Amino acid sequence: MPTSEPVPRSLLGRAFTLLSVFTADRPSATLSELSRHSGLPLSTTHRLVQELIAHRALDKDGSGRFTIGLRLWELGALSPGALDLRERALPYLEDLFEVTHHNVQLAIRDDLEVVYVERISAKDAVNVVTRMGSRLPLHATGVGLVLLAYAPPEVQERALDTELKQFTKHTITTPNALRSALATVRRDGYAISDRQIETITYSVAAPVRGPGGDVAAAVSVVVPTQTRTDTVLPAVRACGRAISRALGWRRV
Amino acid sequence: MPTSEPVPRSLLGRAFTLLSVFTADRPSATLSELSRHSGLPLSTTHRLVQELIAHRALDKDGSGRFTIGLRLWELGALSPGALDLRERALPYLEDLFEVTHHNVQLAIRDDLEVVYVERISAKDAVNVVTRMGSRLPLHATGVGLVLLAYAPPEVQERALDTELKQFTKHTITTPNALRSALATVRRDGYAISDRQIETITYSVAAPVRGPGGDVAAAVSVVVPTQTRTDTVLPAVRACGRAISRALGWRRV
DNA sequence: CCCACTCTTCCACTGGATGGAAAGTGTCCG
DNA sequence: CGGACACTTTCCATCCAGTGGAAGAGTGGG
Repeated sequence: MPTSEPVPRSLLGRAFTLLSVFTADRPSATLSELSRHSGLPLSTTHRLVQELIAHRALDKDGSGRFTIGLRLWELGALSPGALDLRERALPYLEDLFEVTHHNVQLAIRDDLEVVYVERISAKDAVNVVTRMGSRLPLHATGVGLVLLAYAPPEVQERALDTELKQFTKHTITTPNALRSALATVRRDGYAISDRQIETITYSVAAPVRGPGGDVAAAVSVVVPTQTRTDTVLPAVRACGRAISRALGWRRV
Repeated sequence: MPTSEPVPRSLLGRAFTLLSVFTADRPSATLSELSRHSGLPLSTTHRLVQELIAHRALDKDGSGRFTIGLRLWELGALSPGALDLRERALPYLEDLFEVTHHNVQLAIRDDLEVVYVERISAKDAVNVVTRMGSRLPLHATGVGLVLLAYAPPEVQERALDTELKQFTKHTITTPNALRSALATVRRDGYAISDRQIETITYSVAAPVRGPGGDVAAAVSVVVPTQTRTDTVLPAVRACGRAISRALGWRRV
């Protein structure tokens, strides 16, 4: 979401730059805000916004602010990478939530990031930092470690060559620590992320495999640090296997 | 999704026409199929597709077919009209599912259609005709009747002036029948849709109110015709009220 | 090999998109 | 009330991003 980068010359590039102004922290924006944050001239912004509204990609609320429209959500719901997986996994995620009573998350890998495709949390849940659609770096979360440990070697190399962002003093920040953590995941078949994003939670994660045995996603439970991770680990791993079977995976 | 309509002249119009080729029944498509179904010339289609891929709005799978990409899903996840509501409602929907063990759905109104924003179903659920993001006409579903009964008068008038599509021999197809059904909903405070879409199911629906008391959504349970609707009705209504409270509604 | 189908590339041309400037609207303050 | 300011909308001569027919490349089957 650049104001320091050159504005794209292509119309679609501009439209997507404009849509990128909307984030979880800025779910709505005025025309001037859209212009400022996108770097597009005001009248260009105005014209683009009007057309995006015509296509229901943007909506205008009562106070003159714009929000992402239903049409994008409908189209997004057709994305097999996210929602197909989510729908098949949901019953098992709910089972996991029922037996653990902790926050449950399902995530996939998109390049060097985790994308959360589902989260089930209680009404009075322990600190929640993710939502549907949100992203975090692979190295800093349980699901991310699982997805990275089983990712193609060139993906792993790229991740190890990337600066590892620090969230807490527990976050993995060196390539050697990450390499070691990934080896541990592959040896154990699961990951425990220890206060890497928040100092009050652990994340226990297990792989979800597609029909061909590839790790297509990861499921995790987030627990407060007072909770022993081994009380939820079997359920998380069982959930990962159940979803894998629902996706067509068979143990060889 | 027109091949009989003129192709838009504007680029954004063309892009959205192209994206509209993807449906629940056609989650992936080849370049030629996209060209054929959108009415856009092959080379235009090719160029648009390449750029949409660059923006992650489309993905290409291993067999050369295109699918809707993650980026649209991420953007759509920011749509307050759908997912904000969904996230607040999810715990209550899960409760409803636990106590009824039947399919639970949450829907909003978009003009003269129902848009389903959540569905929770068991692994061995009775016939499922809706999915997240899918649409049905207001007159033919429990949630649609609720949403229409409490919609602004001009919306109701427009619905009554529209041809009422028939799905089964039980579907409401005349304005008088619809007017009467809406009056019943407003009198009772809930709706029962009797085999209107599928001849083997009833849908029991109740309103979900926003902070100002407006009916912002509707929640329903779909049950097989052997099930007595009055066994689930109190739970559906309680769920509607619980979600309403979570949205800030207070009974006056 | 030929055929049918799908996908990719090319480029002279053009019309959809541009954005600075002006006009319009709304709010706040002296 | 008028002025200042911020935000939104409109206008239009200009221009360059987008166009699509045609040719070429690739694939699979007979």
